Amino acid sequence: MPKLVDHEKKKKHIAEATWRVIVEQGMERVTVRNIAKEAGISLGSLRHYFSTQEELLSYSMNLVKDKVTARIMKIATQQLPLKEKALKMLLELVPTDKESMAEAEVWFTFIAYTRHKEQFDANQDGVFLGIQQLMQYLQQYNLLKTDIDLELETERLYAVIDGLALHAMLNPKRVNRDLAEKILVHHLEQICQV
Amino acid sequence: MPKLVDHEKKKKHIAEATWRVIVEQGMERVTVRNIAKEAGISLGSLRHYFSTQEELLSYSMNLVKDKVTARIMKIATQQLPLKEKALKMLLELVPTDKESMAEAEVWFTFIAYTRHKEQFDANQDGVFLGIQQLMQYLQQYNLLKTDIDLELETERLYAVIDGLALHAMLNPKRVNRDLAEKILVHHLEQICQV
DNA sequence: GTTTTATTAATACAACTGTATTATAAAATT
DNA sequence: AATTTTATAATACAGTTGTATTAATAAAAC
Repeated sequence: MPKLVDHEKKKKHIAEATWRVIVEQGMERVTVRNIAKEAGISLGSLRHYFSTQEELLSYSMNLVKDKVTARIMKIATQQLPLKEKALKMLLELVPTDKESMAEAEVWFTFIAYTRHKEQFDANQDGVFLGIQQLMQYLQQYNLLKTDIDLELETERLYAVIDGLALHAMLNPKRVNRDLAEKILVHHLEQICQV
Repeated sequence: MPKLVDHEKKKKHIAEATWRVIVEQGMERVTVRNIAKEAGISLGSLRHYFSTQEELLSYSMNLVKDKVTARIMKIATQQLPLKEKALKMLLELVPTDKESMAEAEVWFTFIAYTRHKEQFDANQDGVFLGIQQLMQYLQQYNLLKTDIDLELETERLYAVIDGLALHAMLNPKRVNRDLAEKILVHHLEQICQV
């Protein structure tokens, strides 16, 4: 019987090579040949795991989403004061180290790329739904100020998060972890009860 | 002597065709042939105005920047109460009609594209500098609350603006002009004196 | 009307693209 | 050790890319 290779492992290896190409060279250098080279395999070998480019891109993007989701969920299941937990979860969405910055870069690049491809179900609203849920949760536990407009504050927080994420990615020197944390702590203080 | 064509006008016409290709088809369809077709001219004709693709892209991007800057400056020179003026200027940065949404799309696309090309001087910090100046201005005229951290609030406002801009672009139905205005009014109320 | 030059169109070229096909190498079962 | 199944590699192909070259066309000044 055949030489047996861990399929899922190899696919992840190729997806990671795809990320590296995106981060280091940009989306227009994302070619099957470039990715195969970055992954250290031949073109035919890559095609053995992904028969079309669309399939490869879709897989690579979903893997980023899964990684981020896993990190958030890990925090969500921790035993922590709710406000502290909320802060940690939100901070996880602002890229402040090499790994999460690469993820953010891949994420934004894909968003821009898939906007004009209806074959991808962009699924760009995961973060919004998460923040919406978080805000509802905070309100249910009476942690929010009573006079706030929940829908408005959800959108505002969502804007702060994605804006910070974008700026941390584009200008990591100016928008570092310290600043992001200070801003989020301050913002949460403004919408939460004392 | 020769046939005389308004060079700058024609270049703008081509740049606008470039924008349309970006907005409707995405960056990976931005080819000299596609753009020439969209502009209704021949490939050779396009090359007569832009001898390289890089030149064309650089020009098209700068034109977007100029358009947005002009709109903001027009508001800046209006005779208006300062807080009202600030709101109008900030709202101008959140795309809520077809034209400004196209501009935002072009802008974000270019940012993603030029990140990996050092031959473009990305010049992405224009908005940040503008908001920084606006905040300093508000403080000088004693319109800001006295106990705020100026640097922090500048970064937060900048994040809200770019986050809103991104969301308005990606989900114009949910993040429309009404919502953007409500959020900005509310945000300014929180950092301004009563 | 001729001349001069800007502008346009057409074609060519090498490099690169995604995908397809074919052949070789390797490993597990018999 | 022989066989069978899978993994990898090599090569091919049609289409597209940016750029270059060439010839044709347009318009304005004399």
